Amino acid sequence: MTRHLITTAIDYVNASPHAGHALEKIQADVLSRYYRSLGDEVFFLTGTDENSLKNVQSAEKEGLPVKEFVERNAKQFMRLAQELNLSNDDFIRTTETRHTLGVQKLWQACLKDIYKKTYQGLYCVGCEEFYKEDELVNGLCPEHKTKPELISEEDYFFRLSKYQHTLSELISSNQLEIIPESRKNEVLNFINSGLEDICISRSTQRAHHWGIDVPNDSNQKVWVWFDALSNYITALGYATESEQFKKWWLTGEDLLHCIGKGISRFHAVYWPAMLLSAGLPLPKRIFVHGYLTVKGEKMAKSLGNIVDPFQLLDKYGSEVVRYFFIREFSATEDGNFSEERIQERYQSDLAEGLGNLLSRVLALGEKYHSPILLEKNELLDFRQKIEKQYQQKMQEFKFNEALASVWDLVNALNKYLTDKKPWKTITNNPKEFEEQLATLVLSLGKVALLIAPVMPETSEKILEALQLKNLTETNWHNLKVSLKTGIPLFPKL
RNA sequence: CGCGGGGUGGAGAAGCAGUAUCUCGUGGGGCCCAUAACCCCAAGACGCAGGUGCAAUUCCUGCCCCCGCAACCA
Repeated sequence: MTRHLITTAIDYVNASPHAGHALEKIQADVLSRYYRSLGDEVFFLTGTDENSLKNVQSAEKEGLPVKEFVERNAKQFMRLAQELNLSNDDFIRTTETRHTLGVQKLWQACLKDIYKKTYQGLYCVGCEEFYKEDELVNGLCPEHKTKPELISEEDYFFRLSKYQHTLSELISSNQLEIIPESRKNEVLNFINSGLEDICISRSTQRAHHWGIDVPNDSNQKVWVWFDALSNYITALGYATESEQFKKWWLTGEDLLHCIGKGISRFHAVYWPAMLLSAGLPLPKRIFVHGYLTVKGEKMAKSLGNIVDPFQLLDKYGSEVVRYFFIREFSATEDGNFSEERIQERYQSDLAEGLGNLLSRVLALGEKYHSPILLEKNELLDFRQKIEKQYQQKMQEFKFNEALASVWDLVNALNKYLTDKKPWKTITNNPKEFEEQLATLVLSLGKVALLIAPVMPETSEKILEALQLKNLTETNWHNLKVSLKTGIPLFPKL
């Protein structure tokens, strides 16, 4: 694969971003940067979901016009992308014209599978939601403790049931790959237990006039599935069949969605079905990550345990936050967040591990008053072994283990220093000293390259300090570098 | 019989059939280039009960506990 479209889920803008949003964005960015580092082409897309009724409700609660409310919150998500130092190529907002037009076009492309039907359900006016009978508590809305009304409404439905067999085939055969395996099984279970058609519109009134009109029916608004999921193609220019859309979607080699475990069903079932109906290519891979928890519990407003990513970024900076989120958690499992762990990781891995190692190397280099010839690398075999592990782990979406491998190298270099004692060879045996330092510089340069997808700025700083910046790795050999001490990479807290 | 994830030293995590690993913390030693950093050694753990195997933390069964999700609420 040489051309990757990488997407994140688009976020609801009914509240400010939390740390969980940041986790997904960082993972997707790491993937994007990783593939670019291999020389592949990448289009990295992220954005916001602004048409949902939740936004209308939240806006009303704050007494703001919906448009203004959505605008304000969307800016927070854009700011988050910036502060996380994401390398996204675009940012789609579902209130943009390119999206609206694309959604309507997709709807029309699926017309043969869309029909009108009367839906009858128990509707709570307070929640503005339908409830199923067994969701009620003593026949009352669990939220408002009121009796829901039985109402009926004529809505549009999508013939999801028709695609049950095809979807099951595509997923079991990995033509549509779902990572990890456990999520794939979950989705297959769901599909094989029988798919029902889904409702894809709601009355304009119930939608509070917010959202995208169903083509040729202004009494109905497009409901979440067609609206939100389609962002992946509308952003690329589906509405106008742009060159970009052709390049990345129609003839894309890798279409990879990064999403949270809560929405795997929609991405692995509804979305491919819509695309099948419209005769468009399907995504190739869906990568499902876990959630951040706090003390073992889900992050939730009601529990008051929301972690604010902006605070973390202010305090620790994007490099450290990125490193922590990638190193600390297994990407596909839930991860228990705590700020103490950030500090522990910072202290041991970054300050006393990598940062101190660079200091040691630079200080020794500076003591040796002439440039060091990068000729010998005594740790070449080990370094290659590490790189192999790293590549494998990255391909398997085990980012934390990939970093662990890199730190095996960091630790080995610290040990190498302790064992070889270059501060002695510098006087006894200058030639040996130079070889030892060359080993260290070349290996540390490798470390810098390997961490680049996760910590792009740190990587640059290290390469610069080692005077290897802007050189391809193959040109490192037989280079002469003059090292100088600088400011610590990660000062102690 | 709804579905899924999980229970590993004091804390947080890896591992998932064959001397149980890492980070922090604790105790001891070494080094002295370095961000009082680095290196080495030590104490300390596989929820419970059965089963299969030469061998189980790892596979199977049952139980207990924790956490999510249960279909128009992404």
